[in-house]
Amino acid sequence: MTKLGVPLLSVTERDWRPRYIQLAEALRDQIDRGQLPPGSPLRSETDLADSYAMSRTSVRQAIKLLRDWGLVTSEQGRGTFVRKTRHRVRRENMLRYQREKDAVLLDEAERRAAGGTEQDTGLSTGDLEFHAEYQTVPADADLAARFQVPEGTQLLERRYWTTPRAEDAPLSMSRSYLLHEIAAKNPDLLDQSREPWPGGTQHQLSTVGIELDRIVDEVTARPPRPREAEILRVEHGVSVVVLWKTSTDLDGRVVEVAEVIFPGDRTTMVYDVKLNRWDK
Amino acid sequence: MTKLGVPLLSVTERDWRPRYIQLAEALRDQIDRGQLPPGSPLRSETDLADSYAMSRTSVRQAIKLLRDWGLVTSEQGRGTFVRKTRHRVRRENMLRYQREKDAVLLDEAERRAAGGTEQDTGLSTGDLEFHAEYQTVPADADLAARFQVPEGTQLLERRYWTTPRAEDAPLSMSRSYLLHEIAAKNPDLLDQSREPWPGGTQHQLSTVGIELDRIVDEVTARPPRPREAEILRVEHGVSVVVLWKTSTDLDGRVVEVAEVIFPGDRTTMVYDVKLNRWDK
DNA sequence: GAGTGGTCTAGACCACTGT
DNA sequence: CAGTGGTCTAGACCACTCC
Repeated sequence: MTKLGVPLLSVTERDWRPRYIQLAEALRDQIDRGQLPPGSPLRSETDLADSYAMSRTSVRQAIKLLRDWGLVTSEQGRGTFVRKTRHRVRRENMLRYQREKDAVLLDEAERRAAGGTEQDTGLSTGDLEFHAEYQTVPADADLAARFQVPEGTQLLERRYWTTPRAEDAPLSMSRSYLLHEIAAKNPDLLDQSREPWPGGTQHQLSTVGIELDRIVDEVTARPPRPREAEILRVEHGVSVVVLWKTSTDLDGRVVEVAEVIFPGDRTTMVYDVKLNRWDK
Repeated sequence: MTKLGVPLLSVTERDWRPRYIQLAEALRDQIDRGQLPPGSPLRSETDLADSYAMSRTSVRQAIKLLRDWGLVTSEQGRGTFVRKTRHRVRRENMLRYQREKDAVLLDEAERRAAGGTEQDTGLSTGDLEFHAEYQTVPADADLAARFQVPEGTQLLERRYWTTPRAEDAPLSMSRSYLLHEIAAKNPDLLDQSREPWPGGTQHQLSTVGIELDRIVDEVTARPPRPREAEILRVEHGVSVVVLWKTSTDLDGRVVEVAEVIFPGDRTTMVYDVKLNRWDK
């Protein structure tokens, strides 16, 4: 027991590992075991430093590790707390894309009602503050390859993001690209003030005579960039899910490419793969 | 210019942000701009500390940030280097699952040849050291819900992982669960020494008369756990992609649940969504 | 005002890499 | 061997939260 009456975790000098790692793992055990339930505070840094006869710097290194592992968050002036597991949003992309396609045939009021408020980016305009920003950009090497067009081809870039007003809102931010040549056929498509567009991109494309045939999703993960951390309000030690979505029309032409960023701790992407029967 | 003949980045005291963040962003700019190409070393910590009149601790804080952003890696005794972007492995799950199903009808030699060496987990046994470990466990709350069985139901847990012998090998680690009651119908399925099983799980299940109807993939991301970082050899500041795969047979019964972990910087999951025509 | 985490310093010793 | 990053200390001042 320490002078504080708290049993010491086994953070010994005989262990060959750095002491800050020993402390981090000891605390992680307590969290895993439920001795430190979600929402509960860790003992303060100075307190831990005293108890374990370590410098505060080393204690902070241990806590930094716990943050990187996504187990705790620190709040200045308050303390460090065990993270509550966030409510996850399930994004069923295969259903969603077909539903959006079907909705194009409905009239505007119906589109607005039945998921019409959904951007192709996965945002709903309920209690979210919606932002859209258009500009024309030349295709870089990556985008040119995805569109199968020469580098430098004019693209309409549309950036979308939302800021949550309510808690636990589903969030994402995205960049969507259209071939400028195609979008220009309908001047409304170049006008960002018409966003949010009921029915999303599939309806927008339908106004210039385009019907989608396939959408290819490519899913990856990486740590958030600073701007993404800010907009998505993800904390330190959380990953983002990156979705590259490539839409192809009936002629096999790539008509939209979008990159959508989701907070990894709040998003699950679902794909339902139906298999062919053997006896067929 | 400093005494080292290197132009100082703008890390000033007038800026309201912490100096270690200013330094990190200045270095990030150099990397983004290509002034520090992939593979090139950063100046040493002591060198940077001298140039910018900061303590080495603060410089290390800046470099820690760059590592968290996935931009650099540090190697003890050598230096800190700009990360090379790793070769990505594209995992086309929809194709893969159907191909595995079709392969079940082939004979063993053919299965072995045509992707038969693939575990359902996505491993190929080429230049990888393959590990499999079986044990019987009771279903926890999460698994029970996924299988739609009571908590505590006996499951066969199979853990798979590989250690790369060659460089840049595709990697993953996984836990796969079968209902023990079902697996026990064929004693070979309880015997871990029979791994790697040519044809993977779909063939294993076929030996007890099971044909799969659907596979649902759930994809998420998070920072790696220490064990995962070790096995997958992911560096600090990389995310892992987590795939939960639920397989259902023709009767709608859940017959396999697997969790597969991939290194986020080397894996892209691809789903090709075919849409129905409007005129149908 | 007391207590918290955030930033920062000026040292120290170590393990590891290259020569 | 000199130079690198990894660990660690014992302080300091600050911004912030809560009472």
